[in-house]
Amino acid sequence: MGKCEQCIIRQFNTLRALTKEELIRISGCKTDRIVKKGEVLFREGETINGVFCIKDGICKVSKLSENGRDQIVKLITKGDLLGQRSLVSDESANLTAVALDQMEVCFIPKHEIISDLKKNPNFTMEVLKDMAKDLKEADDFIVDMAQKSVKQRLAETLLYLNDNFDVDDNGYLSLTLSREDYANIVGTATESAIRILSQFKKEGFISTSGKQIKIEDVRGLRQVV
Amino acid sequence: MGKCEQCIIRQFNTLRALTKEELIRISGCKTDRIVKKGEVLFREGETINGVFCIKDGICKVSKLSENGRDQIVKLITKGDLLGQRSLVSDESANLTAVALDQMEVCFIPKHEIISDLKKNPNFTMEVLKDMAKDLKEADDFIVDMAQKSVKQRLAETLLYLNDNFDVDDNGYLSLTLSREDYANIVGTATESAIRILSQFKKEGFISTSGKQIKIEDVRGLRQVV
DNA sequence: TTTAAAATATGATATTTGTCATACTTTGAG
DNA sequence: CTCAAAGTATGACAAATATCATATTTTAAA
Repeated sequence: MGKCEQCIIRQFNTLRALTKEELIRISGCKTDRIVKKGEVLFREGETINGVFCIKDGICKVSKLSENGRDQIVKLITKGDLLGQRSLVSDESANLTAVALDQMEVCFIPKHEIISDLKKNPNFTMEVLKDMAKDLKEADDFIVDMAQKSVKQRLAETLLYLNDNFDVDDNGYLSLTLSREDYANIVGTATESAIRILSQFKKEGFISTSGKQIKIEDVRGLRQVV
Repeated sequence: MGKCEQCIIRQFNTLRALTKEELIRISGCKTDRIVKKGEVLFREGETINGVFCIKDGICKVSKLSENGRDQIVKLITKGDLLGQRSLVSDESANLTAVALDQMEVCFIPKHEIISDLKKNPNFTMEVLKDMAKDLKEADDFIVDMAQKSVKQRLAETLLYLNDNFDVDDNGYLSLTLSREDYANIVGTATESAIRILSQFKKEGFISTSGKQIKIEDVRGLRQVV
């Protein structure tokens, strides 16, 4: 099992603020795990009691709405820390995390890291900054949801994926989401998402090959109303 | 001007974690101010450089969407601390705060309180918890926006106001929002909000007197689909 | 108090989005 | 390789919501 103090992934998240001694201690109690595509990391209502450091892969974080549909709230990827809220609050998780491809994650128990949160102000500051960033993004997301059309939201989602995730050798988004996932990010019916993607294809904004999507016209997508 | 160490309002927010010495120091540099209805506390894009402690009154916190419409993201009221994000991030405000009635607020400059954030772990923990709570609420709001109908969102808004704000002697919500404000909370056109409120009135869920609204049938509103 | 401006209300209509039905494609288990 | 299941695609229609027009009421300034 790898050692935290030698792991470069921590440079991408708040764990970068931990001292070498703290990292060594954490290294001794963390667990390393492969999560297969479709597997659940944690489910709404469960007690997490720790944070996941994502070494590789991508997962969707969603919440079940009262009408039975899932709403994807964010995508978490390599380098991110998942479950920071559980360090601070004692409530159970209010979101569900499911792997979108094969993941490699480390799990650090809460009781090991909570002392650092209280003793290492650099670490606390990093966590605070991270949450403040999340909060800003959430507010922006609310505004988008409330004020933009489904078509606009879907166009922005495609641009977001294009900017934040790799594309393969042929230019296709390396992250292949199902049409249902797209619908659940945008907050619409699956058929509506499919319909709009078809329309984008006709207009030359994207091309597809099975589930795979390639962004062909960034400017076109930006101008969608 | 009042003294922070004697002010009870701080019991309602994260300032409760400050020591007496810290409070006395802050007392010396804070400013006290009356904000009239409709006045702007701060605007999107401005640098705040401090936090507002709301001693009395209510304000709406909103963000301008690209289509030119305002989306109200939250309501801030007596006891709340406004602008905590500015303590942590150096970016300018991404939200606008406007008073909904006459307010009394204290402003504490960032440079005075930032040292406490670094030295007093109890205070930091409180801020962390507060942000974690905000984050959960924001996620829930996203799901509501994405998955619920306008009618449902408006019904929930009314119930929220009924639960969290006072009612006057006649049972009317003490916070009187314009129909446009309702529309901007729910994320819809003003006419749609008006139409749905009329419908609620016909169905006996609410009654109105000018801008004032009285909740008549909580159960009915809860069952709106 | 008067009166113009703003806010509220409502109808008519257009547009967006959801739902249901059905067909076609892709995928993976056996 | 085959075939059933899952996912994708599309049409037809229904429901929700937005937009524009206009009337009515309320508010606040003169």
